[in-house]
Amino acid sequence: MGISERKEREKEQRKNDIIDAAEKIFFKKGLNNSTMDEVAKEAELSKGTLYLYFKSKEEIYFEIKLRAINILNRMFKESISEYKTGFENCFEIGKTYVAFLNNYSNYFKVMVYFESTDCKICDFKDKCENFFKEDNPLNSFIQIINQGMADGSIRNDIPANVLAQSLWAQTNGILQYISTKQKIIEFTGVQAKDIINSQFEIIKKGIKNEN
Amino acid sequence: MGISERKEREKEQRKNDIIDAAEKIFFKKGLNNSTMDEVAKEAELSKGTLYLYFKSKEEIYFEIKLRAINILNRMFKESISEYKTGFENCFEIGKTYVAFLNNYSNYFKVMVYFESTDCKICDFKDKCENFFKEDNPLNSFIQIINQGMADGSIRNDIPANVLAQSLWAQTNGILQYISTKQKIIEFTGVQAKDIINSQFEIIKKGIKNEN
DNA sequence: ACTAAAATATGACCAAGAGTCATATTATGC
DNA sequence: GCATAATATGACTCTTGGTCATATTTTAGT
Repeated sequence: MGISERKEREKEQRKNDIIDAAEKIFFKKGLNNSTMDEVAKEAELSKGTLYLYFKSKEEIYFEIKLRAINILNRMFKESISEYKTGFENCFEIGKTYVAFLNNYSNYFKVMVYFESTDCKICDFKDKCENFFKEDNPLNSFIQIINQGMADGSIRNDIPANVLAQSLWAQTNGILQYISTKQKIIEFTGVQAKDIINSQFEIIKKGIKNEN
Repeated sequence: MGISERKEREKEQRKNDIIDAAEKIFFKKGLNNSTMDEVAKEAELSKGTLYLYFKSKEEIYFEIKLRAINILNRMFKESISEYKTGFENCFEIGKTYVAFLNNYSNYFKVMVYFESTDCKICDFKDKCENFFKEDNPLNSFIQIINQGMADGSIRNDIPANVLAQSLWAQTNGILQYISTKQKIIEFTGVQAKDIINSQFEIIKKGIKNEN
């Protein structure tokens, strides 16, 4: 028994090592400009071995996305406080998401990638599609909106599920814009943080309970 | 003289024919699953000829994005009315953007692609980066926000440039979410249109002038 | 300690497909 | 009609994701 457990651990460790190596390469050169040979070299393994642990290049990239989501979710959970209202926690989460973009922009880019690319043959689609049933940032956020509706700090004429997804999607949009449209932002002579603050301003007015 | 003009026209026409063919193929199978040989066959040309008119596969895809943006911009301009307030026009544009997603979802996907993918060697980067100086949907939208601040229907404590980009990015986020996260939306038991309406609700409260 | 079987690792190899280029065809202008 | 320029072709190259027969290492039974 002890042996098969150890094997399992080692296998997990090996997978992690490969993802570590892939991260280094992909973050430096971008997914499209990185080759599996480079990843193999970085991981000090042969290319064939990579395919013993992962089905495809894209699946490794997906594993990086999972890391990203876990980091973000952990940050979310650390940022909320039971002593604050749902309304306040909501903006703590917002600020935290912005911090995530600033501190982990590479991870953010990976997340964005999977929002918009047609995966070739997504054999790991199940992983993709079942993910939302689990503990993830969006679910953490929905809970906060529920809290805010329960404590009366957030308007409750829109279902929590709907409001949460709407805010979530909006915020994703803002962060994606900030991270990909620096040139435009610069050209229009404004600051990224102003755009973010502006969104917070709008949402503050937009979701506060007025009763 | 007449001849070189005609040649120019024919060249333009040929380019368009190629983009037409590429659209058919790319829309049906997605960019990654389409080959240049397929595009060439659809265009009734040899592959080499394609490269006489475009630098790369991705550049053709980019041309499709330009079409998308032009369609969207035309729709925006048709949807606004000088007899409406900026506030009202702002939501006309929002509704139009939603209609664009519904009627031209393929074009929308192409637009999203370029928001999030590291182009391999963007030889057409100039085109990319200079685009925002021209007549485009975002600029049309900025004008409407300006109108609304001038006519007093939209709050003016945030610079128009900032507010416009913020709203623009948010809305992109919502539409992207709707178009890529159907599964999640379904799972949470809500309707896409509810999420959209919710965003409009939030923004209405968020940007109206309260003086 | 020895050995057969299982698990893991290797890298030469394959296939697909983007992009090129010498050659061929067609159009232009004299 | 002919020389030159413009346009078109498709066989070819080269990169790279993914495979597989072979080799090495580990495990477990005797």
